[in-house]
This record gives sequence, structure tokens and C-alpha cells, in this order.
Amino acid sequence: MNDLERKTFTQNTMTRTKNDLFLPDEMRLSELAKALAHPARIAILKMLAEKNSCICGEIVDELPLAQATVSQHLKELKNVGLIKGEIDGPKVCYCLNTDGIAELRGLWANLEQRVAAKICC
Amino acid sequence: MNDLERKTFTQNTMTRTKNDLFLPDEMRLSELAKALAHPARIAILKMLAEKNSCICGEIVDELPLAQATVSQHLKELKNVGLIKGEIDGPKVCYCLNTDGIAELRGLWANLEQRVAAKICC
DNA sequence: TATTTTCATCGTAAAATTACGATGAACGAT
DNA sequence: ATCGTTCATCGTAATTTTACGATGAAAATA
Repeated sequence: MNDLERKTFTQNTMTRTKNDLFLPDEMRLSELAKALAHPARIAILKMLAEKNSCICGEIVDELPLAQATVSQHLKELKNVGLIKGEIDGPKVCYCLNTDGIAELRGLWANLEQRVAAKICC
Repeated sequence: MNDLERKTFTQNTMTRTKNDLFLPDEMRLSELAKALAHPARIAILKMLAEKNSCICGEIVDELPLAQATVSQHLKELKNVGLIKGEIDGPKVCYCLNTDGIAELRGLWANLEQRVAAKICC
């Protein structure tokens, strides 16, 4: 059973038992959270929000990381759907992906509502 | 320069240059996001939200993971401040940590506002 | 006291993440 | 056509994460 098959199975049943794995929303939110699980990637999102869009070189210049490393972080953000990249001559213009941001907002809002104002034992 | 020194340095300056690292809020949000970066830990938070509190054994029973693995996930959630654990005889009662949840809500809300409604290049 | 239950920790293996230099491809400029 | 710039990718090393069986500590129970 590969990842796709497992995901599909989970989606079809919409239940979670001992032998099942996790729900689609849990999987997706964890993916998006993983994209935020490094300060450099958060810094990148903030830069793109401030400047609305940004060529790759500017991002590299502002981060304390090598160009190859920043490129790797950008790739992760793009793969998970939080940013987009558009080739502009020899440069690449990155910007926020509204759809991915909205998806993250929704999934987090859902979890946030569940965990709001709970009292401990 | 160890982690504490680096964090203190970053906090003192509150600026980010090529030779500096990341801002405290970026570091902290990435830590909290990392705690959400696994579907099992999200499932745990949801369980604790539903039942308000939960003994460790119930969590283990509902997750498709071994007891040792679940205990490790619980430890990570506790270390980052999202849950608390209280010893109750031979069992341990886990519950959400309101402070940690609130901190995550605040940090995410801040980032969310920045990235809201941006248009791509 | 001996036994059972509950859970954390240890040890360890496999996989993923992080980081960087080196290389190469694509493009504009000379 | 050649050169410099820009950026992705490759290869690789170090670290971290994930997972589980085995073990041990603590408490209730027999």
C-alpha cells in the first residue's frame, strides 16, 4: 500500500481505527505545518507578504543561508502549495499562493475551534 | 555560539541581517508548527479537545502506533507547551495546555494577517 | 509481598531533514 | 558567439525524526 492508496482508503472510510492510519485533513494539515516548521520558510513567507512578490536573489540575500539551501526551502514551500514561482528571464519571481494559504487558514481554524477554551484535568 | 546564546542575541537586536539568524517569533512559530507536523500529533490534539482530557492508554488505543511511539509524540507536544500531563495513580492524564495553544494562535494570526489577500506577480 | 497495569525511557534502525559546494541550464548582455 | 548572472539540481555529510521492542519505575491490586 503506497501513500496514494493509503490516502484514498482513508478518504473513503472517513473513520479511524487501530489498523487504519490518519484522516485526510490531519495528513494535509501536518504537511502544511511541516512547511512552517523551519524559521527560514516562515521568514520567506513574511518577505513575500511584505513585498507582494520577490525575486529569488533578494530572498537569498536576506537569509543567512547558502543559495542552494534557500532554493531547497523555496521548493518545499512550492511543493506544499504555499508559494508559486514564475520564471522571469534569468530570474525567478516568487509569490504567495493564495489557494494554499487559504487551505492552511481553513484547516488551522478548524483545529483551533476544537481546542479553544478547554480546561485541564 | 550555542542555541541559547544565539536566541538571546537575536532577541536583543530584533533585526535580521545576513550574518544574523532568525527572529524569536519565527523560531517559536516554527517550533510550534513542527509539533503539528505529524498527523498523529494533530490527532492527539483533536482527541484531547473532544474529551477535554484523556489518559494515555486511550490515546494509544486510538492511534495506529506502538505505545512507545505515542509516548514519544506526547513528549514532543508537552515539551513544546501544547499539552500537559498529570500523573493519576499508575495512569497519566493528558490535556491541552491553554497557554501554548494561545501562543500558537497568536503567532499564526500574526503571520496570517501578513499573508492575507496578496496577489501574485 | 507478589503480581499486574500503566507509562516513560533506552537502544537502535531506517528514513527524512538540513546544509553546502559544485555543476549545469537558461537567459540577457556584450 | 562569448560571457556573466541567476537559479535549480546533484552529491554528500551531519543531524533529526520516526518507529518499535525491550526494559524499568511507580502505583494499584490480589
